[in-house]
Order: sequence, then structure tokens, then C-alpha cells
Amino acid sequence: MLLTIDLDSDVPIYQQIRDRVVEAIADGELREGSALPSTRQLAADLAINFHTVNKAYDLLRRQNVIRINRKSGAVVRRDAASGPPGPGFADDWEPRLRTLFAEAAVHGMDPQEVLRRSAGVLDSFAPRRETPV
Amino acid sequence: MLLTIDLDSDVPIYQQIRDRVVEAIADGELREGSALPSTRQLAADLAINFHTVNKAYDLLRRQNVIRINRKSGAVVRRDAASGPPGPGFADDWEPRLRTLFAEAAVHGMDPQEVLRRSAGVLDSFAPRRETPV
DNA sequence: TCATCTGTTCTATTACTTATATATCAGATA
DNA sequence: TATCTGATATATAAGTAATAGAACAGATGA
Repeated sequence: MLLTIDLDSDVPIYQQIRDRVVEAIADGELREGSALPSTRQLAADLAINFHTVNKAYDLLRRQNVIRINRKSGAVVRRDAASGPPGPGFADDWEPRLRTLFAEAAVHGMDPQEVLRRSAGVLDSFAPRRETPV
Repeated sequence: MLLTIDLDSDVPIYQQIRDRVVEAIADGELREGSALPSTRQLAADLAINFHTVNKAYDLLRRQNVIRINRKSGAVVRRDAASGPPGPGFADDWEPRLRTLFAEAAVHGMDPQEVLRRSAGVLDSFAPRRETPV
């Protein structure tokens, strides 16, 4: 199974699918250019409605993570992670980092442990492909 | 103004209030034991319904960030950030860290820059109060 | 050619969430 | 006493999440 979801979670299913796909790309399980399952196929595998998968894929497309062609289906964008992030991305991303870290701080997690776990997560990701010469 | 919200955001208002309060605590703007505005007062300041503030405060209470007494109102918990975080907290927190970092990676943010920004956010927080002797 | 699978689009329904609006009550306060 | 507070109840309007069924056109492989 490429992807698992939790129907009991309060995170919407389409959001879980988006998150799992993004994580699979970061982990290197999904390479750039590789195809995702068809919406109907993934919906059948997950035993959910194909409209829900459609919504997740559309979200990934709007976030420039995948491309969707009528011909080749949903494909991980080759240029999603090439070059520096768009200028607007960090402006949207860092406040969310700040909120997440504040939550850890308030619950008593030591700053050093936050950094340790952060480094651990980053180490678990696949190394960036070298820019072709 | 203790707190500002964005009515145009797709983040629910009660969630924004929760996030801002958590951040204010991490920043040291809200000390442990200090009181939050009354629900009606904050609602008036923000020009929103007091039920929305009520929902935010109730969320903060269920997440053990504040205490609510009929007498003293909403107060930042003294023991929210004392001692190590509950064992279940990290299990809930780290997957969200992983999702956020995966998003950065997919959008081409360098792991070193992720770490740099992480350290920067942690540095912006107020130092933990020393455990009384 | 034919059957099938694909993405795309449309309408519809159910259940839940978000935010608002009133109203009431009891305890605390000045 | 008048006022502010938290707490609780009900109601409503708008939006979201997920489901369901249907239809169409392009692509695919037998």
C-alpha cells in the first residue's frame, strides 16, 4: 500500500492524502516524474469515494507538487523541488513552524530536544538529487 | 492589542486565537499565572462573537494550556510548561513536524535552511523559567 | 471495432463545522 | 443595586467534507 489513512482522525481525508504524498516525496519513496495511482484506483484501495481523492490531487496540483495530464495522470513535478523555494513559500511556512514550536515550548519540550527531533526528521528524508551538470 | 486575527484567513478564528495565545506564552508575553481577557472583552476587542472566544478558551483548557475558574477567569497554567511533556504529546507533535518539514523539502527548501530557521524561531522564544530550588 | 480505464465535470444529498445571535442563570465585584 | 463574569442552552446561516450517481471525451489494449 502506497498510502494509508485514518478514518477516525479529525484531519480530513483529502488532507491526509496530501500529507502522505508530500511525505512520500520527501522520503524518496515517490521520485520526481513518477506517477501516482489513478483517482479511481486509489479510492478503491482506500475504500473511499473517488471525489475525495480528486480533491486531494487537485490540492497537490494547486500547491505545485504534482502535474495532472489527461494522458499520463498525476505525476510528481520534476521542478517541484528544484531551485530555491518561491519567495512567498517561506512567508507562509515559517509562521506555521513558529506555531508548532510554540506548542512544543508551552508543553515543556526543551529547545534542544526540539532541535534534536528536527534534525532527526530531516535526516530521515532522502538526500536532494544533485543538480545535473 | 494582545492579539490580532485575520478574518480573511482560512484558519478558523478560534484556532487563530489558540495559536496566538500559545505563541504569546512561548514568547514570554504571557507569563504563567497571568490572566487572559474575559471572553466578552476579547470578543468586543476583536469585533467577533463571544462564543468564538469561548471555543478558543475551551480548546486551550482541553490542551492543558490554561485554567478557567469562575472566579479568576482564564489563567495561564503554572504547570503547563514545567516538567517534561506528557508522553503522548511528542507522539502527536512529531508527525506534524514531519509533515511540515516534508512540505519544505518538497518545495526545495534546503535542510540547512530549515534547521537555521528552526533555531531562529527557538531563539526568539523567552528562556524557560528556572525550576525553583 | 469494442470494452475498459482515465481525467473532467455536473448535480445532489447528508452530516458536520464555523460563526453568529439571543437568552438565561448564578457567582463575584464595586 | 447595577454590572461583569463564566456557564449553558437553543437557534440559524453559511460553509466544508464526504458520499453518490451520472455523463463525456480521450486514451489503451485486446
